[in-house]
Amino acid sequence: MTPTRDDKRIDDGNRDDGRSNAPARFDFAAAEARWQAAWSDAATFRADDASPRPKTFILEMFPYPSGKIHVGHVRNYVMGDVLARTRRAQGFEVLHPMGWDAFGMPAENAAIERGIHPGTWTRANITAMRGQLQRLGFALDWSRELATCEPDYYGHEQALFLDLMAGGLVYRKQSAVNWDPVDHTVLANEQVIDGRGWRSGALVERRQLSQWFLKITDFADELLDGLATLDQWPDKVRLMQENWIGKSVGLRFTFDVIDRTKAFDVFTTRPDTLFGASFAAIAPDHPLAKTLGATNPALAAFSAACLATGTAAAEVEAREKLGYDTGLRVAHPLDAAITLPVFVANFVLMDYGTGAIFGCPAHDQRDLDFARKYGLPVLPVVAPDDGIAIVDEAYVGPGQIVNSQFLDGMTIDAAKAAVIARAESEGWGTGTTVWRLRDWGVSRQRYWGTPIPVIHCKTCGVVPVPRDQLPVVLPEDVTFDVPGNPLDRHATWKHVACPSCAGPAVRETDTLDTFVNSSWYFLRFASAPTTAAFDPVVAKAWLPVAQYIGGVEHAILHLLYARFWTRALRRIGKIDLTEPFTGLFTQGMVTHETYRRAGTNLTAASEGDFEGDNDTVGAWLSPAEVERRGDAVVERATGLAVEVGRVIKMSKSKKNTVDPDAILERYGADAVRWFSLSDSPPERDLAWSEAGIDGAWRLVQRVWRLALSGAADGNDVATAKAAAKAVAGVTADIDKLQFNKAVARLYELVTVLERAAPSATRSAAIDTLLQLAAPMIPHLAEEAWARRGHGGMIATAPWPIADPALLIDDTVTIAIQVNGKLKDSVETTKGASRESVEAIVLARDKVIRALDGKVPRKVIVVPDRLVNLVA
RNA sequence: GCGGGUAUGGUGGAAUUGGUAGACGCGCCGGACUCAAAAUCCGGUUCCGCAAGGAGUGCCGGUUCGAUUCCGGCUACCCGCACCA
Repeated sequence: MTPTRDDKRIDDGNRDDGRSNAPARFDFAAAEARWQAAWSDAATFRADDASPRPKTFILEMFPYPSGKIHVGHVRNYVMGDVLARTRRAQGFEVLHPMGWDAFGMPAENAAIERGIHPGTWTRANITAMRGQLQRLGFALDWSRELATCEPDYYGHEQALFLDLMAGGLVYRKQSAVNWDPVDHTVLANEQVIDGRGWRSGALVERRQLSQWFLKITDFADELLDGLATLDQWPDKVRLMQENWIGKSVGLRFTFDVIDRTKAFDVFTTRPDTLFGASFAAIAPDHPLAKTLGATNPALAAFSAACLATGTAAAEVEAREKLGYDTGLRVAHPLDAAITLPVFVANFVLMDYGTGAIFGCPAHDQRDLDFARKYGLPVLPVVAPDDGIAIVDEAYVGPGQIVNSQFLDGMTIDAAKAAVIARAESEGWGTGTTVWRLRDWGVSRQRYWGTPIPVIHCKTCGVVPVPRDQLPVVLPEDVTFDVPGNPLDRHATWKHVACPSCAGPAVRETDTLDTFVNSSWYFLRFASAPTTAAFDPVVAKAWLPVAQYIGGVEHAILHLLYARFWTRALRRIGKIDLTEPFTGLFTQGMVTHETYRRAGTNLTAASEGDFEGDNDTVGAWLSPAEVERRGDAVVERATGLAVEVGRVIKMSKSKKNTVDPDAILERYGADAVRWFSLSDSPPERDLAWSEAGIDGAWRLVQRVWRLALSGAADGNDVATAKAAAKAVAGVTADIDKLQFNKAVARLYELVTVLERAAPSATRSAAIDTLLQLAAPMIPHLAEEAWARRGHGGMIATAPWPIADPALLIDDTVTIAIQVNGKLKDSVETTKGASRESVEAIVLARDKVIRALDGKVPRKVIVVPDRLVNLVA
C-alpha cells in the first residue's frame, strides 16, 4: 500500500535520529543527490569506444514513454544495472545505454482524447521518465540516449529501409486490415473488442490495402538454424520462435474438380492420412471462393460473413467451425473412385500453406469438429497397437496405417514418404516445405511513426526518396479532430515533385510499424554518427549484446524482427554481424494484490478481462486507498471493509499499481532496488508488497549500521570464511542472473558480521560486503565506502576475489539413512574413508534402534555426503 | 483452437541438478530494552504427536538403495498468437 504524504511525515519523525538515541540512520536523500552528481560529474558510466579494456554491452529493452516509469520497468532496469555495475568492477568497459521507443498508438490516442500533439505528449513523458530513472541511480551512459521519434533516429531508419529495398528485401502487396466502417480508420487487433471497434462500437470489417512487406521469409531457414547457436537464450523462447517460424515438411498436391475445369492446390503435413480424407476445404478469401461467389450469392454472403470479423488468429481459430458446401466434388488423387465434397470453411487460413486443405477428421481435431457438425464420414487410417475408435477426439499419436490400400501396415513416416513418392512419380504433387512464418507487413495507416520514404508517381510508379532528401520529416502541424491518418489530409506535406520525372506526385502516407524502430536501436546505441545509421566497425566492437534483458512478451515478435534486421543488414553488406543478442534474459512481471470494497456487486464485465472503461473502475481500490488495521484491510478514507483479491499483473484497470515516486520518496532508491531483486527469481513474477519493501528498508539500515560499527585488531577465521563464501556465491549468482539468491547470501553475510566481534578480519569483510552489495545498493555503498576512509568510488573499485583456501571446509556432515529414510546425521573429517564412515554410522544409537537387530544387506556410501543402510 | 510456462510451510521462495526438503526474506509467537511506544536485538516457527516417532514438495502411477529433481498419465492457474509496446 502506497503511503500518503501524511504517512511519510509521521514515519520520518519516527525514523529521524534527531529525536531519540536510536542509531544513526542512512540519509538516503542526501546520499542519492551526492553520488548521482558525483557519477555524472566524473562520467563514471560513460562507455569509451577507445578503451583498451574488454568491451561488453548490457542492454535492457528500452521503454515506451507512456507517461511514468512503473515498478515493472524498475525491476527490469535494476537487473541490468546490477550486471552492468558488476561487469565494470570486474574490469570490463561496459556499454549500458538508455533510450525511448517513442513512436506508437498511445501518443495518437492522447492526441485524440486530450488534444495534445503526439510529439508534445511523448517528449514530456520522456522528460518525466528520464528524471525518474535518474533518481534510481542507474549506471547508464546518458550521452548515448536516443528517441526513435526524432528525425536523427528515424531518418537513418528510412535510409536503411531504402537500402533493404535496393537489396530486394522489400515489396508491396495487398493485405488485410481491420477496418472500422464508422470511424473510417484502420484498427489494431487490440482495438477490436468482440469484433467491434473500441471507440465506434461498429462491426469491424476485413479490408484489403496495398502495403509494404519485408522479406523475413527469405531468412526463415537461417533464423531457425540460428536458434541452435543461441545457447544463452531461454529454451522456452527458442522453442516459441521455432514454433513461430513453423517449418513443416509435407506434400503439396492438386485437387481436380469433377466435371469442371477447375483445380486447386492443397498442402498437408500428413500425406499418410490421405485415405482418411472425407472433405476438402478452402479459405473464405481463396480465389476459388471468390470465383464461385460471383455466381452464388449465398456462398458470397457466407465468405463475407467469415471475413467480417477480426484478423487475429486466436479469434479465427477459437470460433465455431463453420462451412458452406460449394456443391463441387474433387477426385481423390490416390483412388479416382473416391470423390470428396468441397467446402468454404472459416477455420482455413489463406495466409498459411495454399489456403486450402483436405480434411481428415479421424486425425485432426479441427477437421473432426467440422465433420461432426456437417455429418461427414470419419475414417481412421492410423491405429495404435490397441486399436482405435474415434468419438470426439482425433487421434494424433503413432501407429500403423490401416484402411489405406497400398499404405496398409506402414509406419506414419514410411507412408508419408510413399505418398510423396507416388505423387511425384504420377505428377500430381510434390514434397514441399512450408513455413508458418509470413512476410512482415510494416505499413501502418497512422501518423505517429517513421514515414515510409517513397513517392508515388502516376508516370514512374513507386520512386524511393533520394538520399539527399532524407530524412522525410513528419509534419508537426496536424490535427486529430477527424478520424483517419492526418498525413493523408495534410494540406501540403504529401504533395511533391516526382524525383524521377519532376511531375506531380504524392508521398507515401503510411508509416512504419514501431517494431522496425526497435529492430536496430542497439546498433545506434553502439555507434551514432550523424551521417549514417551506425559505423559498422565501431558498432561491431560492442556487439553482439552480451546480455539483453526484457519481458517475455517480446519472446517472438521483437526478438525475431531484430534477428531478421541484423541478418538482412549483413546480407546487404552493412555490418558483419549474425545474431544481435548473445545472452537473453526474460524477467517476470511485477504483480500486486487487488482490492475492492466488500460487497461490491461486480458485473461480469468488470470481473473479467475488460478493457479499461471508467464506469467499471469504481469497484476497485488502489493500494494507496487501502490500509491494514490489525488483521483487517479497510478503505483508508471510510474505514469500510475491503476484500483482498488475487495477486495479478499491475494494471490501471484493476488499480493495483504502485507509484514509484512515492515509494522512492519514502524508502529511497537503494531499498527499492534491493526489493526489486529480492524474494522472487527474476524470471518469475514478483509480488510487490509494503511488507517486502519494509524488509528492504531494514536491510539497508542494517548494512549502514555495520559499516559505521567499531573496528579492532585481530583475525577471525570463521568471519573470513563467511566473507570468502559470500564473494564466491554472490559472484556466481550475479553471473547467472540469480539475484534473489545473491540477496539471500548477502543477508547471511550481514547476520554473520553483526554477530562477529570487531576485528581486522571483520572490518575487511564489511568492506567486502559493501563491494558485493554496491551493484544493488550503490548510493549507500558509496557513502559508506567514503565514510570508512577509502579513496575513490566503490563504483570503480575492482571486484573482490575469494581466497580459494578459505572456501574449503575440513569437516562435513554426513546424512544417515536406513532404507532411504533419514535417521541421523554425523560430522566427520572431510574425505574420510568408506570403512571408517561405515563404522561410525553402525555404532550410532539411532541407527542401531532403526535397524532393530537386522543386518544391512547393502551399504551405499556417497563420500562426504550420505550413508544409506538397506536392511 | 494452437503454442508455451508454472505448481514446495501462513507467505515469496531455496535445495550444489538423483543424495539431510524448507536456506534467505515476509508474517506470526515468545523474550530483552523502554514509564510507554517506535526503532533495535535475542529465541522459536512444515504438519501430527507430551515424547519416541510418523507424514510431507498440486493429483495418480512408475523407475531407483534413495525422487522436489527422471518417466507416464491427469488437474489447476498464468502467458503468447503476427496492427499493443
